[in-house]
Amino acid sequence: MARSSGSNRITALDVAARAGVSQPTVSLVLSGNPRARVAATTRERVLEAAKELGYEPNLLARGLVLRRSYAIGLVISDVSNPFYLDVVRGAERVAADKGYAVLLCDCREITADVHLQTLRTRQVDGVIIDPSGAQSVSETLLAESNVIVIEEPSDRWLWVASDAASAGRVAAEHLLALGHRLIGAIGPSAAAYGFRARERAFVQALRAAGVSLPSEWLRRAPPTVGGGQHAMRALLAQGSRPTAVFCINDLVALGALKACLTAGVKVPSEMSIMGCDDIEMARIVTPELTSVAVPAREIGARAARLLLQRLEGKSDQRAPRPLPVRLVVRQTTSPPTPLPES
Amino acid sequence: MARSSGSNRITALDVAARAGVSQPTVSLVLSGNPRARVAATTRERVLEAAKELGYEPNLLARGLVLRRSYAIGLVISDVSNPFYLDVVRGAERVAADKGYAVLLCDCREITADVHLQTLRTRQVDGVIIDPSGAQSVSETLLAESNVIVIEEPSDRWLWVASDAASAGRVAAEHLLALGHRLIGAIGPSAAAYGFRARERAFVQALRAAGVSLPSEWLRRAPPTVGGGQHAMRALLAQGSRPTAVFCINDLVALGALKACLTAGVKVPSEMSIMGCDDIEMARIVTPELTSVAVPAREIGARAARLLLQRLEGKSDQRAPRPLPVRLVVRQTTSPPTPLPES
DNA sequence: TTGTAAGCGTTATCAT
DNA sequence: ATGATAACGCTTACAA
Repeated sequence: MARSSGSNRITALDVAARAGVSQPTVSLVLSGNPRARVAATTRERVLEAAKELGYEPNLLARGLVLRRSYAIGLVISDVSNPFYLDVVRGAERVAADKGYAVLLCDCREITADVHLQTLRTRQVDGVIIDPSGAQSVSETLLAESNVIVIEEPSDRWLWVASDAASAGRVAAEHLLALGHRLIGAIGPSAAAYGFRARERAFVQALRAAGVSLPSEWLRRAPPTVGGGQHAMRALLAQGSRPTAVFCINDLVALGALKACLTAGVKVPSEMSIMGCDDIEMARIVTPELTSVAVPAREIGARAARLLLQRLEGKSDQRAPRPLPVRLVVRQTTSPPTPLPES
Repeated sequence: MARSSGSNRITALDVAARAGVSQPTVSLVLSGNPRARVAATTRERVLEAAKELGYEPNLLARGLVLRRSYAIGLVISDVSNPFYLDVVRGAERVAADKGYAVLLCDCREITADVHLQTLRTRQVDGVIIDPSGAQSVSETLLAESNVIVIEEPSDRWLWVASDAASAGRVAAEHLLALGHRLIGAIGPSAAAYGFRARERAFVQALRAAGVSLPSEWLRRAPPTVGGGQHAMRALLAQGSRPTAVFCINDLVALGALKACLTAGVKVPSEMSIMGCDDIEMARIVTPELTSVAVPAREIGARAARLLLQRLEGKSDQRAPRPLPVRLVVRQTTSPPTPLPES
């Protein structure tokens, strides 16, 4: 009597017993193996038995023999940034469609290395990681081959990223077109994160127009609301101030906006503010935030597709290309108000 | 020669070979089993061999024999709601500390049932689910025993929730104390979600003070920014309007605020707005949102702790108690401005 | 076409 | 104190 062997869970063996076939036959039928040549009548019996018993395959067991878990890891420095949350959604969707689970790892309280270690013991088939994680694990990545880095292009790894240079340039051009010449910027210190290209392109575009960005108007701050708020406060406390600032992302811009409104500085008439990413909140604050839209979900989706393709062996050899960004003009930018003394 | 059998990954067998012991001994040493009585010298050798080889145990294999995956599922209707994101963080933290992984499932594109099904095949040891998921899977939950429902108390399941009744009452008392008598509310239709208690307590507290909430000032809307925006627009378009509204959560309140500012209705002087949850954005919009703080992270953390306790067998039999909430007065509420004609 | 046998990398139950 | 040996539930040759 090989009926459910003491345990409660229904296994392929139970199905086999009920269908009157051997266990491997059940596996053959249910695994959807294309070259599984089983008689139509047996297949029928197996499927019926499986349904009647409510059979659910055990992915752990399958993973053990196939030497893969059909799960991928997503290592993100800070999921409370809505931009990355959208990346996660995009990746999750693609993964789910292909039968992969996603293990989400937030690095605010546990380092990327530790997460990667855990993911390895869980036998994840691959990992998608953001710039901050990517730089903190370095060489380990080379060993673990199936890694896709988002928003940080490099020929040392596979990547999916938006066109950061365009983002910076487009922002600069917008402010210049409005007539601004006194321009500042807020972003994290250059070494960190993948924001360098945005900032560099921004500064270059200004310079190309004969506008320089004095160092006292280039404020360093963490890429968060608090960081933006703090930086803008410092900027306002200075003797001279710009008529516009470009913030490295929308969170910073939201913070900068808050600081201005709190200090009674009118936006945009006294201070124009631009963000980058175009998160949902950009449309919800008042005045609405001018930003550069970055296709977060698409980035996540592509990263997942690229990763899964590699896992399936069909590695697409086309050269990677950055995803286009788009200026979104709203209410926090306008022409500068002429200074009284000018 | 039992050296790494063709594959690349280092197994306990490899470690055993190197340490000159049997494979089960390696397992005994490394699994941290308290009653593993191995000689100090062998233990030493095994640990050293494991480190030298960079051995990483295979959790899939372990899960197969232990009949558990050391992973839990988190089924959330909409992770882009910052409140639930904090719940996730709380749960994730606790889970990680105990060596459990978290499988995050967002129900916006895949239903809770499907997610639950997937989670089962992945052998998750338990699931934390939110109200909207809980009501959509019903009886399946009873079968799958290890489920904790958040924000939806019931004696049909284990739960962790905030004190929704207090939240509603506190909100009402605040508006009443400011002198409001013409009061409205915005929330999802009663059948859905776990917001019922908040709203009921709010209405009851008003009634206890002799204030009624006319049905045309009780607007139904999805619990999102868009929902709040739409509902407030409709409210403003009516002939008569309240001087204050209570929104079922902060997203709705953010939308309502946006609608008022867009329509030129001054907040709080012409319209007081209250939210609930106290998400980070409440402090970032201008004017800052008055809200009722709900301990989201703590809810997530407790849910995870409760779940893991059950999994470890030590089921805490204390009656569950709702977590306290706290009024947070900011800038969107003030005494009503007397109407011109009164 | 289907059943038999082997093995994935662990843990657990025995002997020794 | 340690080493065989047998699971765990599945997939995949290889026989029949």
